[in-house]
Amino acid sequence: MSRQILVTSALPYANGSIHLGHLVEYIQTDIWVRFQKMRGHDCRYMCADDTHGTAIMLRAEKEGITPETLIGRVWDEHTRDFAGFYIGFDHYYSTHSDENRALASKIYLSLKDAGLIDVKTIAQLYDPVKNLFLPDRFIKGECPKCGALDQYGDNCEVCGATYSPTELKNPVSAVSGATPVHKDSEHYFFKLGACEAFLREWTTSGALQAEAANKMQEWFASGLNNWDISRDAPYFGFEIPGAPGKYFYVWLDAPVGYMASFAKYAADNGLDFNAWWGADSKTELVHFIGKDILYFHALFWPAMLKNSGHRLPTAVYAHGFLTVNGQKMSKSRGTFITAESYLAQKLNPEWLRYYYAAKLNGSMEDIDLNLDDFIARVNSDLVGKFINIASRTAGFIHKNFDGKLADGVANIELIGAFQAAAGDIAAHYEARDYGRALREIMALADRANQYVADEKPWELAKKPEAVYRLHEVCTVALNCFRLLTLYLKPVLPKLAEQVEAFLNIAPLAWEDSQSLFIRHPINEYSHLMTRIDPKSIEAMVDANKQNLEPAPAPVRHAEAQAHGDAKAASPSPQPSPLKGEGANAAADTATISIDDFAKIDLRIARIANAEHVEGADKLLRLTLDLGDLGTRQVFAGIKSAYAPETLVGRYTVMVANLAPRKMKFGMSEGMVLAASGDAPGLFILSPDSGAQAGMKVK
RNA sequence: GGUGAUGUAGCUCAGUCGGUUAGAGCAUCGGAUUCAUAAUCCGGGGGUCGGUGGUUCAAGUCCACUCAUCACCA
Repeated sequence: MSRQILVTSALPYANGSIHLGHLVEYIQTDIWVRFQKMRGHDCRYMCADDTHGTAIMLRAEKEGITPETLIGRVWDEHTRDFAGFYIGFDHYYSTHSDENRALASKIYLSLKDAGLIDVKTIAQLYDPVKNLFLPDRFIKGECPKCGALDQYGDNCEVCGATYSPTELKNPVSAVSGATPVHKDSEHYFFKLGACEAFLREWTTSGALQAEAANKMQEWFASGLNNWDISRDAPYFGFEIPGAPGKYFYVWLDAPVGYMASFAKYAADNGLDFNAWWGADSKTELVHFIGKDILYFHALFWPAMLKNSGHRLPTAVYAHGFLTVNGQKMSKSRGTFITAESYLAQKLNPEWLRYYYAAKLNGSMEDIDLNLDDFIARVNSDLVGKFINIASRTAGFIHKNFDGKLADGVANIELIGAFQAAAGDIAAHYEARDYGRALREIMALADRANQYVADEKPWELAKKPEAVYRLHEVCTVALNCFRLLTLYLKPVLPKLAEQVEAFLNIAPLAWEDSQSLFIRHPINEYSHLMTRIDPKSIEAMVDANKQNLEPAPAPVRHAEAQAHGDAKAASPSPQPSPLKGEGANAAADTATISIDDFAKIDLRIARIANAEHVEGADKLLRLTLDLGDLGTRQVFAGIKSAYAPETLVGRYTVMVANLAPRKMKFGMSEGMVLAASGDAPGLFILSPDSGAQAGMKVK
């Protein structure tokens, strides 16, 4: 029986690029959707950009453009990146749409009618220069517990204390640098606490993974707080009906974006919206999300749906985060890899799809992208095992049989085993245990290669009397190959397309797994997939290292505001960008703290030697004397401006604690400082006379 | 600090209700093979299942404690 399934992935925030961490979710979802479609189900995949909030507003302002222009540009980038990885949305919309405004307002009014909206006056920190209420992450100051400097408004990264931003000592607005003042404002609250009984029941009804349901119990145990769903102007978002100057908090209208995306799609495609979203809808509604936003999707969202006359999610599937080489993604290590940079290196997106699929198991555990393992795994499984089966047998079909498969095969035991696996593999896909599915598929690929090795078609080809057997063996092998392609198709849609063209067949559906592939003309084989060149992986990591400076890290809704009974998350698709380097960029601060500056160890260096580097156009090799700290070798890109001999004996300034970098010509153990502008010319710094080698610059 | 998870071969991971000698892929070593864009096949080596203690006829699996790592704490 055909199922009707509406599937969503979390909406990426329109304030940053898609990176490899995001892609875990979109690839996971896309595989599931493609699988359902292959099974003949009516499955629709909806998503959209999440476009509202203070962060978007401030970013647009900083760039000197309107928020609409900003989110339009980001939408283009996001859809381009997703298309590059073959994420097959049926519709990709924006939360800044008429449909979303209408639906968010309607849901709000339903909640209000149900008596679930409260209005309360609260005091918040306010930026008197920007005339703006400040979200927690846009306030910095000293931790009230330990006194650590430069901490955010919600918690201290030094001692781990959590507090309200009004408790911070010496608070500063990260937006303007002004000292915030306390100011009262009316806020609208959704009475989540009133929904507790319903939520307790729903969260244990089977819609959540066991581990997620567990997590819910913790939240119930600590009590459900009411949810602040309003923000004061100026704010980029939707104004609350009947509340001038008050806007929906971005997290209120973000999940409604799933609905709005579908509403637009339904209108364009003649679908009945209510059949999918009405309270008695018979369809399935499946949300794929990261574990960080479980709170929103397992509490607020179902409570909103329930109390506004809509159907509830059938399932909310949370996945873990991505680590790269066992560690959080890091800009300085070059492992904060954008989708764009991956594609720019001409890396095949299906390599990543395959690798992620091999690691995914339907749980909330983090998965690791180990780059060496990635190369080995893809090369071995995909090219060595799978593609190789076609590559090693198709030639015989062309050379000896005019490109046509045998009329039948005497022994179909092997093919039968392949066909029999369809049920198990399907069950694993359905359960999102792609790793297990792929293990089974690769075990089959091994059997196919063993079969070819046993039958030795290359020997049969030398014996005229074995010609019939040869035809049969290659036909069996290509049957295996076709079935492997079918089983891998949710993961490798593009490759499957190429194989369908090569085998000269209609697009493979799951039920085709039970048919025999004989008596059929196929096209000449041309290679279907190349191996990963480790050099391109290195190049990608390097490119992401150099990418450090301007791009603000993607931060999702960096504007949780804490005040007493209403604390909201500031979730991100990856935890990493919120902490450390990413967080600063989030607020787009023009200033850094003294602590930030102190991290850079600037030293006076005497240029003990300078020489040309053979084979380098721009570099000079400098030997720098740092007094007690010894000498360093540094490659500096200053050849165009200085002859080596003019440098020897001069004093300059270097960054002494820069991580050593391996360059083509050797290790570079630091960096000398030089000034340059748009015009040609390069000017290294010199200290005033009297400075000694090794002195600290501060 | 609280809560939850994870820890199994050099690497990435399986291991179902406690039940023979703990598995796979990659890597490595030896052999075979040449159809295949060095891709395949056969075989070998490699493990104190983080640690300690307990329950049991039997523990990677259950319990307690402990160490390490990670996440979440609205």
